[in-house]
Amino acid sequence: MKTIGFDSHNHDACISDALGMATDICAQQKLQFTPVRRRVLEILLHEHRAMGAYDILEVLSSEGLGSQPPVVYRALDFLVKHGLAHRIEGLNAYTACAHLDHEHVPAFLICRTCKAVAETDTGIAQGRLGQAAASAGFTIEKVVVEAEGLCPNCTGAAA
Amino acid sequence: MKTIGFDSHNHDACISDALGMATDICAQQKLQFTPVRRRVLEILLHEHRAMGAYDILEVLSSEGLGSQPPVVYRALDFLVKHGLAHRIEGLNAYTACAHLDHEHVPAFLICRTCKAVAETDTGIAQGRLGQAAASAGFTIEKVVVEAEGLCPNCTGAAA
DNA sequence: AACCGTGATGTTATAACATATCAATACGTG
DNA sequence: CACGTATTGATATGTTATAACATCACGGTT
Repeated sequence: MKTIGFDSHNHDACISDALGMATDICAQQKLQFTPVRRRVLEILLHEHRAMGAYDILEVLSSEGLGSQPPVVYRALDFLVKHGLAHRIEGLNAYTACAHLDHEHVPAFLICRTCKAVAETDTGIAQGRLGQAAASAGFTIEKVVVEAEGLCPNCTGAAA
Repeated sequence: MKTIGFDSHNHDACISDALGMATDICAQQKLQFTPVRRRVLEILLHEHRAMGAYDILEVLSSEGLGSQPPVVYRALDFLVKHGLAHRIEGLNAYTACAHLDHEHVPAFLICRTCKAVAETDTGIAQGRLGQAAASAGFTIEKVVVEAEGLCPNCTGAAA
């Protein structure tokens, strides 16, 4: 499992790879990867950061792709529903999925200073939470794991 | 570790125990457990459920304890800051702490039907997330673990 | 081609959640 | 009682999200 996010990398390739993979996924599942949806994912991919819906809307709006909240929320719903993006509950914000190539239970490391988001994986449902749920008779459908703190870049910079 | 929440129990005693413990904690730390703060905790304790700030405010307001959002948000900030209550990120809601007697990293089982919340514990920072953080050079300050699903009562009722 | 169903978009309004600011009041301590 | 600090009161505003309804675009059917 690779934890993507804080390392530097060829970001243009990273974006176009992800966009290509998303295109394939939509084609396979007969989903419509419309201009707005594609553009929203692109905007999210452009930074490994969490963005608020209204931040995204601002960009869309400046490009004539839609100017009202429902436009961006519908696109985000689509992306999240189909696993192309994730919602960061702790920030009420959204980020592109960094692991499009396989099923996963995402876990996030979120820098409180620069809002950079790294996505990793967790076997949480098999761990103590899973045990607790089982013994309580609770059926887990979805798990949110988010860690807030300082990313390597901001740790040095002494926030 | 006991997972409190879905079992039936002597709830009056449960409330007064928690309230008493909260009183002690505030006394020890020289915190002012004012009427609004106490009442908000009481309201949260009354149900092992997540409540929105405005739900709580409605109750307060009907009792003449304050009618504007800052009243309830200040009380909630106080309770959360001192560990007497927790914020449920996935619901933008709040719940009383069920483990006042010891330090813990809370994890929640949240029923999507009835909003009941069970609080348990997790060693998440020592698990895969901790490893991922360490290898990424990330400093974890706070962890959110929330599982959504169906509680035992609602599983049978077939939502 | 005309029709119809379905999914996506456009648009307006509003719901729900949260905070900034500043004035007024209470509280413990010297 | 005077002082500083913590809390409360009050008004306004900021931020995030959805309801509701109209319209458009496309594919299949007659």
